[in-house]
Amino acid sequence: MTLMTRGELSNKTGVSTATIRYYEDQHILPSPKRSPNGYRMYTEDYLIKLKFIQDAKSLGYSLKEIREIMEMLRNELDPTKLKTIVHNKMEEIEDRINRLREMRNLLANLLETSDQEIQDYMQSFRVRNHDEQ
Amino acid sequence: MTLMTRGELSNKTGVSTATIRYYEDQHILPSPKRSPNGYRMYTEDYLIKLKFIQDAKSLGYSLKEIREIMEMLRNELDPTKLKTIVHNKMEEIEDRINRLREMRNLLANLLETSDQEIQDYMQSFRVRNHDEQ
DNA sequence: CTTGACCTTGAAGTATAGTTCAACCTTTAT
DNA sequence: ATAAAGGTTGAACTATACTTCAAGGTCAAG
Repeated sequence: MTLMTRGELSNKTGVSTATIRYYEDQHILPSPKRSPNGYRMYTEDYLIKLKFIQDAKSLGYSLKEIREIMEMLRNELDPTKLKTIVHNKMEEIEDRINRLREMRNLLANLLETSDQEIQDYMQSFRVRNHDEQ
Repeated sequence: MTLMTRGELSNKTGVSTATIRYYEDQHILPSPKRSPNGYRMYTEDYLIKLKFIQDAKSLGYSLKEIREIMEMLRNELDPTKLKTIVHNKMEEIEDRINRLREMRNLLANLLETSDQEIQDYMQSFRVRNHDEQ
């Protein structure tokens, strides 16, 4: 089992050492074992955990939500319960995908639209205050 | 043209009146015209604008990014330039969709997996600190 | 055996995205 | 005409997610 210091984990994930400590303080990451000198020694699955956190964050999940997901994966020992949780999470993700698809289609339509129609669409985003009352 | 007060706009969008003012202060929403008594009077396209902000936020965009997108839609009068901007935005969205799909597939695999394999997968999220050193 | 690059901690500071407050004005209903 | 509901402002307050600081311990190279 290869072990890493905080700096090594930081280099491999692009997450700052300070943020890694912060995640530990906030119980988003579990506390790793310490070497005799007191240094945190991270196992390789911290790479997976951190990638998961990064992904979920960029997709709009808060640290609180992420902590809850990870806690469930960590604590839920009943595979049936886990499957329900995972199923719900999937539906949530499907939902997000669909909303993104809507946004993409809205933009796609914009690209296929005549310049005049684009002007019209943009009109709804433009301010028209010739003289402020 | 139907006009609304801030409270009416708030009721129709679910965005608090305070937040609507905050968005105006931050130049995310343009300042609406005022009625003679000084009340903000919103046109119906503020509903579109606020829905757009809500969607983009829930998909992980910051207010800064949202302000930039809306500014482009507001200011970019050249349809060719707009098309380039919109095209780039679309690629960004495709990317997000793909990452969400990955997450969904990861979860889908989990559901099709034997209970023993689930236990194994979960193992990488579980802490194993029998005795802390 | 010291220099530099790392590690440790508690605590303070920052940016973002609002929410809440106080003090006051306007409109609608009784 | 007065009360309730909703509008206005500047300013202070809050939560989230980090980042930075100070003061010190550890380790590997020259």
